[in-house]
Amino acid sequence: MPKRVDHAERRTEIAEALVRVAGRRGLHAVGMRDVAAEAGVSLRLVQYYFQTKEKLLLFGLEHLAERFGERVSARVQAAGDSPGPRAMVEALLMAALPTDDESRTFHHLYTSYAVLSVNDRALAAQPFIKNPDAAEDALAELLRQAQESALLEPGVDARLEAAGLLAMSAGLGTGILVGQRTPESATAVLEHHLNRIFRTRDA
Amino acid sequence: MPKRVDHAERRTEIAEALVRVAGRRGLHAVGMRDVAAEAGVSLRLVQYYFQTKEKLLLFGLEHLAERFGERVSARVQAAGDSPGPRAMVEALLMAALPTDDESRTFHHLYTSYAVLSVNDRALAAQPFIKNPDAAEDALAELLRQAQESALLEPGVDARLEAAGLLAMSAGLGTGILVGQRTPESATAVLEHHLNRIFRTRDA
DNA sequence: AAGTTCATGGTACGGTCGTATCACAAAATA
DNA sequence: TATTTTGTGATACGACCGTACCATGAACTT
Repeated sequence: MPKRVDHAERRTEIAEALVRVAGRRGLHAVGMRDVAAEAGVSLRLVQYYFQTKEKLLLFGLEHLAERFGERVSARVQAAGDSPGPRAMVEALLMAALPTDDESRTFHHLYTSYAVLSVNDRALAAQPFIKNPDAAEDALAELLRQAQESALLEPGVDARLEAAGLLAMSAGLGTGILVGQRTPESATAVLEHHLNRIFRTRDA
Repeated sequence: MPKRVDHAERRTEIAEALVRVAGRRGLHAVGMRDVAAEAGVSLRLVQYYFQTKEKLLLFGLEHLAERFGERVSARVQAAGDSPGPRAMVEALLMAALPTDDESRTFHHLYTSYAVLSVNDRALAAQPFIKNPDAAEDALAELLRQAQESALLEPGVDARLEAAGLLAMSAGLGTGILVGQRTPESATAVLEHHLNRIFRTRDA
């Protein structure tokens, strides 16, 4: 049976099994045995490709963040041919809201990881600084471009605005996740704020 | 030894032990034995006052939310004699940011509970709808009053603005928690947004 | 062809966790 | 004073969980 196998691919499959089962039952309730069963392999195999649970979790987080980053930038680029910068800004912010199953799982797990990272240096190290800062840079750049095209209201600080919008989107996301808020109302809130940043009817 | 004892008080002491130890090591890592040790009682006693771990967690969340609600409204009222409504709005939003130890622990644990509530109906039921909605009502009311005094920029929707600000504050809070953002930068972001809501120089 | 490496299965071990059980003394009740 | 209730201790049980160990056959190397 043992023909040579692509380790990277295997690890990805297992990591995605982790994400699926954690999305269903919560990250805290996931054990190696669950991941193995979900991936359709034996417990031994999970141990073989990841030696320890911590390494599995770490890889799972990296994989999750990477996949979601791709998803977001795909949507932003898809909105590139629309009316203008505002469409891209909206695409970026809305893609991060937990509206469908994939983004919901992402939000759920990313928040789980964030909570764990408070007490776990290994988890804290990597993606919780790098990843959101990248998003913030991208959004700030979009806003700056809009500003140069005189599409924004005066007095807007692109960097501060980017940070605020991202934080708001994250906060609304958790609101949706815990059932406090509907996706529609979250969208309305974001929309209202964008209306106060972007010039509605121009000069 | 057994003189009659105030159950409510005992339960509160144990719940606060839970909050302390969970604040240090993370909610996921807390067991009944840890809570017992932190409270200085035997495991049996924790079982005696809360029959099950789920009930302990539930009570702990309620207690946490209640205590923090009191803290926030105390700060808001303390700001009541300052310049005007904006001071109260700022007090409300800033009190929710994890700047000191207490608010940091609150943010940490509240987010932990929020994540758990996604897969736990008992946890989801109570405070994740009621509590933030109350804050939103209070903030919306403050904004509406400011609006009637013509202190806000035109075109501001008090309700949407309240929801947005609260979400932003929550999002910034997590940013601080995971070390992505400093309290100062979070304050700056909030301040900038309030400057765009409140009229800076008046009529 | 022989030997080594790789992928995989099965299973056991030590620890911890939530919960249940047994025991007992101090207070309240009668 | 006799009895029931209440608060507390110690400890045991069964279930998991992460990890380690042993085995084994296919594939590659020489």
